[in-house]
Amino acid sequence: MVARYERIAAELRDDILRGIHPVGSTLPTDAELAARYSAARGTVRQALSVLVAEGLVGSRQGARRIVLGTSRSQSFAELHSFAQWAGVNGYRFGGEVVRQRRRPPSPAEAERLTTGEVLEVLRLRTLEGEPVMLERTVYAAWIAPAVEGLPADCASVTQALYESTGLVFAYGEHLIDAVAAGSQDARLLGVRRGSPLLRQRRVTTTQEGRPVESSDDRYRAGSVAFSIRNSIGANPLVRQAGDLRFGV
Amino acid sequence: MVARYERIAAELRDDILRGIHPVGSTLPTDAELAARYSAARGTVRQALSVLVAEGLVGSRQGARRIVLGTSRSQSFAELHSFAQWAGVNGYRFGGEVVRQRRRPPSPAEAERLTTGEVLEVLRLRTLEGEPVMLERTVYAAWIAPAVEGLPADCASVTQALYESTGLVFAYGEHLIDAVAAGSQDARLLGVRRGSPLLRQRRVTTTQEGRPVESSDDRYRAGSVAFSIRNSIGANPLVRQAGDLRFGV
DNA sequence: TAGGTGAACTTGTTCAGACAAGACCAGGCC
DNA sequence: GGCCTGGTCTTGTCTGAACAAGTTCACCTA
Repeated sequence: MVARYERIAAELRDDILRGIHPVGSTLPTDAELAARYSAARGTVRQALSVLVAEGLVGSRQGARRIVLGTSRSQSFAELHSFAQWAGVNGYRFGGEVVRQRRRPPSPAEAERLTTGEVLEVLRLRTLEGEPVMLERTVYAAWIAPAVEGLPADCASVTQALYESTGLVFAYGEHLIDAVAAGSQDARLLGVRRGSPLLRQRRVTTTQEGRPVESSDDRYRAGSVAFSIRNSIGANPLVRQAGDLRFGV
Repeated sequence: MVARYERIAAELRDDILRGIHPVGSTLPTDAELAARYSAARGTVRQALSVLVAEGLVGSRQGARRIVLGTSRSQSFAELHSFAQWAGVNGYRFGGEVVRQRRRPPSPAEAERLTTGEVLEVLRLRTLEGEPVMLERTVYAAWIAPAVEGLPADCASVTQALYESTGLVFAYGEHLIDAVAAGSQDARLLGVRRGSPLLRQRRVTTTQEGRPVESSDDRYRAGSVAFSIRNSIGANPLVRQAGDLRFGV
């Protein structure tokens, strides 16, 4: 059973996407929407807060709500799962395990991923037949057996783990920066050594806060970009300084 | 007057940051918090939703809320303003206008930034004395005079514009990817041509949805990274495919 | 005409209560 | 011991109401 406010949000989103509420126009007031959907004002406001968080609608006290745009930010699942993102956007995609081995965790990993031997996997991801991303993932010991049971060309690891173990990747922290391609990067992605790559490092946990994996993903430049849409007040992004000692 | 739920959120955030609620522990229930703060359960829930959005607290129906971490995502203002971000994090920073000129808008800009001659500004930003970012900004015609009135070494353009015109940058869309340094990039940032840069393209609008500026910022690799912290359900980030025609 | 005033409107915040849905735990059963 | 079950606890959803705070616009005045 989907919540009432989610259905209302979905209807309003459809209306915006189909141009019934064009960009720049004002939305109906809380009171009008409450009457139209026979819902309490609080429920309508909850629905609208979803659209505000998605960046579709702008809102300030006293003034009517305004339609800001028609491209919406998408779900965390898509941020986390390459396959899910690619599938939703209609791309043909693939994946292949290049190397996989167990090893004892480094001190930093022991801290992040708890105890036991970790599983290190190197995967090459393709989009429309072209290699676009190199994924170096370290899985926590407790999930390693399930990962080892997957086929080498498993397209969606997230999906496969959900089906085999019911595991849901719930929370994540992501660091995004640019690096030069190393020789392994260059060989597998088919670019020159030193060419720019977009790097996303992430740590993912379950709903209970238990760490699942830590990963270093490198995208070929020009193949993929990250997009963030946000408004004052609602904003999960921060710039972080790296190592400031240049010219080493 | 700060809202009640914001004060409650601030108190809880402090408690988490100071270790009164350690990472991994459960928070008090809605009912307990409502009693402690003499507030309605709805108000307490609104406060908690702030912490959930910041990624500090995890929440699922039926189970007690869990403390996920202690580093919180920061504000949109900091995402938008280099100076604000740097100041908050205690860095010495500077900025200098390298070139500035008016010119007619390109067709694409005319669409995004409305009518009139636009103002193109090239700024070099420094952190701890080192050049770290090159900012190519195009301002809409209506704000251009205020920008031209700023000193060439103005450290915080956002702050200066707020003080002189009351303008608040409210909404933004950001695209993040990696590119190779061009010759101008390389010369001004002090890196070799072709070295990796982290690029952030953005379009900013006012609270009414009026476009203010469009910008292409390039960060020296290793100097700055973007960090995103998110949870399933609340997530403003999306990966976007760029041009997939490789090997031209 | 330019500018200020105020009423009407709209969104933001808070309250108290009710029910639904999922998680958790203890106790019973095989 | 291992597994199932049901009661209890906690969070999620929804309602209806009231007031606060900011915006907008028509109207009035200098």
